[in-house]
Amino acid sequence: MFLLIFKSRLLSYCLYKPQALTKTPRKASTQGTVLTEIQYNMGPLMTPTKGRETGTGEPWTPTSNLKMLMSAASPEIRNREKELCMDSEGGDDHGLGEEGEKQISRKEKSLGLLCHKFLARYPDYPNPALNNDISLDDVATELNVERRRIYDIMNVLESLHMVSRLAKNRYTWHGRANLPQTLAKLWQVGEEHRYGQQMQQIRQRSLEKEFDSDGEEKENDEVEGGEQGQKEMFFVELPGVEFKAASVNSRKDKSLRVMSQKFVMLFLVSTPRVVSLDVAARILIGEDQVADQDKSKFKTKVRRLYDIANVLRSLKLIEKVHVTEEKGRKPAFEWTGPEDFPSVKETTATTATAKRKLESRTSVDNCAKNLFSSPGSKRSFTRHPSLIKLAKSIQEDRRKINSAPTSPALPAHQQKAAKKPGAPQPPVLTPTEARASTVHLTPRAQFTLQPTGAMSFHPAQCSPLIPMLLPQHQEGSPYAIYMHPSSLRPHPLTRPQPTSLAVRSMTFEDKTGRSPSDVTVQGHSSATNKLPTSSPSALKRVCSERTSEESPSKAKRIDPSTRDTSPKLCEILQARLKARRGGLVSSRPSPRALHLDPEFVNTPGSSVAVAANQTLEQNLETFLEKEEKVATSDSEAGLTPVRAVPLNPQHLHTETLIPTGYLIPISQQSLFSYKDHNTESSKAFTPTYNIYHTPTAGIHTFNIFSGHRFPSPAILNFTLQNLGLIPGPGSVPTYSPGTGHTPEHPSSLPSPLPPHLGLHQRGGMVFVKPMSPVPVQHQMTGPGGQPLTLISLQQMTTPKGTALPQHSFFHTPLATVVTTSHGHTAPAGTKTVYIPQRKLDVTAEDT
DNA sequence: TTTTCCCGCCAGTCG
DNA sequence: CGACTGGCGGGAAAA
Repeated sequence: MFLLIFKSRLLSYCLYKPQALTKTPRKASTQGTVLTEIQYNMGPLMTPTKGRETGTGEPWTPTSNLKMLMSAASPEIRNREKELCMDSEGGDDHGLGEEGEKQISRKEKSLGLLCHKFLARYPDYPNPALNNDISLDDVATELNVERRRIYDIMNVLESLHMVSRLAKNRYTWHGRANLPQTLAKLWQVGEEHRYGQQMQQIRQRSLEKEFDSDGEEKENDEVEGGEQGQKEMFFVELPGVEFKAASVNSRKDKSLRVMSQKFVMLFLVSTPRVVSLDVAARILIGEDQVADQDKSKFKTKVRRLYDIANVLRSLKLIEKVHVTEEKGRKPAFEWTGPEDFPSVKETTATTATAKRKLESRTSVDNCAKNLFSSPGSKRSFTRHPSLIKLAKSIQEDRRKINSAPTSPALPAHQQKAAKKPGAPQPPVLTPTEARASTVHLTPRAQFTLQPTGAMSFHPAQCSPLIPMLLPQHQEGSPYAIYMHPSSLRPHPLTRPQPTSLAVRSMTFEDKTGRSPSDVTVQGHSSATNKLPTSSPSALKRVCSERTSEESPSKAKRIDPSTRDTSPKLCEILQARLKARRGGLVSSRPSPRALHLDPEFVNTPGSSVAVAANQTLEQNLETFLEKEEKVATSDSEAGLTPVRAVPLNPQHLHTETLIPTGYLIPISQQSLFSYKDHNTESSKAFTPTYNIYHTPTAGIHTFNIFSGHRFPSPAILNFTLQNLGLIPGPGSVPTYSPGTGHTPEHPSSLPSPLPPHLGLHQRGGMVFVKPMSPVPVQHQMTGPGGQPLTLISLQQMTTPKGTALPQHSFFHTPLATVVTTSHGHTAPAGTKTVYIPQRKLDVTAEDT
């Protein structure tokens, strides 16, 4: 047997990396390698370490190889996997090995499973008092795996700051304590890098390619290129969790870590929180356009993404799904982690600043380190204590800012208004802003503190959302639809009550509308790409008629391109920031705002209090308290109790363009008036649907509900259906209900979210996104809350003129469907919107 | 087939 | 140096 194995190994070895062999230096090493190989078979590992030897069973014994072979031969035995326990195969392999019993199907050796085992060893929230050291040797030994694999896991965990390296061979376990901050940060950085736009572009491009014979528009991305240039890889750090061992970190790329962070960023910035593998790979590769040719590179990247995805999956942050498109289904992953990580607007600013400094070489921020400059030059990063200080000071500032009295809901708008004198009314959101506003924290859940975050935090939180109730389909489970605050006027009376708040945040990210022309033309890309901001604004404009001021010349047109040149963008952004700050300055200090310390993180309650809008907060809190019980129960049931928030119709009027809205399943009780049973809607068993809209252009408007009044259910349903509703049972991730972290359960996510909000409901809730803001605007919504027409329908139907082919929506029977559209908005005047829609559904797949 | 992704060679670092 | 790390990609199991 051995012999056999040996031979095969050898053979493979020979085949291995031809190029390597060719290299001169390699040759010599080759020999060595062969030897190694032999050794390997004999039992010793690659990296003999004490741990190994002492280690219990040697995985690498010939037997194991044998096992593998056998397993291959007789697959039947497998299926035992699934044990999350860390047991590592019981002891040593010998006993088992022989039988063949052990077959180790590939699955049993999967990184994901290994990660599970690993995670099982540590609590989600470690007790600081205890020793949280992790010894790689021990872990490798106990889990009975080769070290190499542990590195893979550690690298991604490190990227999430769930562990940090202390020294060689030693890591410290942080668990999920820092996760909220990390996510906030990553989101922020992701925004800065405009990953949302990039993704959009890529998607669009691929789409175009499909349809367009031409195939290449490469140019488009000058913008990207330019930007890209700058887009270096960063390893984002949290202030509290810096590297402990400088030596350790200093070197190298750490690409897996960076890649992992970037990957996560993609989820955080994309609106439907679904990222397809190929898109991710392209973005990660860097310059994508050229990427096409580089198959191998792409392949490698994908492999790595799978590695990362496997650990993220075991962390329950993402889950595998498939996106079905015209072409067929593509592997993708959906974010199932917390949605409400503290948003850090301010932080953003901070980060940006820091980054800039970095670039200028002035200083390095501790938040993000630049590992390499894009093109390849690498930067060594060092961390300066001074940076920390800097960060702190910034935070302080932010804190001040945060304290500003402005009502939570308002700030963004106000700011905007300030900036743009011309059109105060229609707020134009920068993507960032949009995001921020979009991000909802649940009152309880919120972690609090993000360093900066207050701003985004409060507004988003409660008030902004306006819940709407939908008639239920069948069983009458009601849904609430939340409108995005942004769409609402600043003062909506939204009651704090909304209680359940946001479930999913919607944002519209990137590029909103592109005109078809733009698409074709290279120009578009640049504009679009460059300005992340612009797009949202564009969207806005479209929605509200007021666009004119934005682009005076093209008032009606939504062309992003006009607007922004990068420089301009910068200016704008800066201005905004300033405005923001200034505006907010008065606000009250939030205690925690700046600290990232884990401790803070965990305290949800306080953070809430911090929120700017006291009233709202108070209400919320009260509400929450009351609700808590209910919520809990509901959550279990899978329903989210939502309270209807009374809206004033008046507020809604035109503005209604809600960029985003969602539907949340409401508990029956809350339904009261609205419930009606509509069977007609499709559906499946699951009461809820998720609707995603494409980020891109924001295409469908959801203006449907302007007031709390609903359009007739029938209409609604119809619309929804058309929009692409899909019944989405959705897998529901489980979250632990309490805000607090429960240290105990490793597996459960401590969700910051209140149970009702929890993702778990995701399956049940409908997430509606406005696809295109544009058309709807004016007429649609009557101030009175009249039902609006759904433009989306139209849009969907109007494919023809467009150069872009339109795609039909799909429903997925069970799963969530995501509709993506990259639409282009036509000139406002026309109202025609071209929205080629493409997207389809995401099916949840494996568990 | 395609999608996943395990395995482990080997190179760069570090102690 | 030897031990750690971890990039990388062959190629095979799984879908």
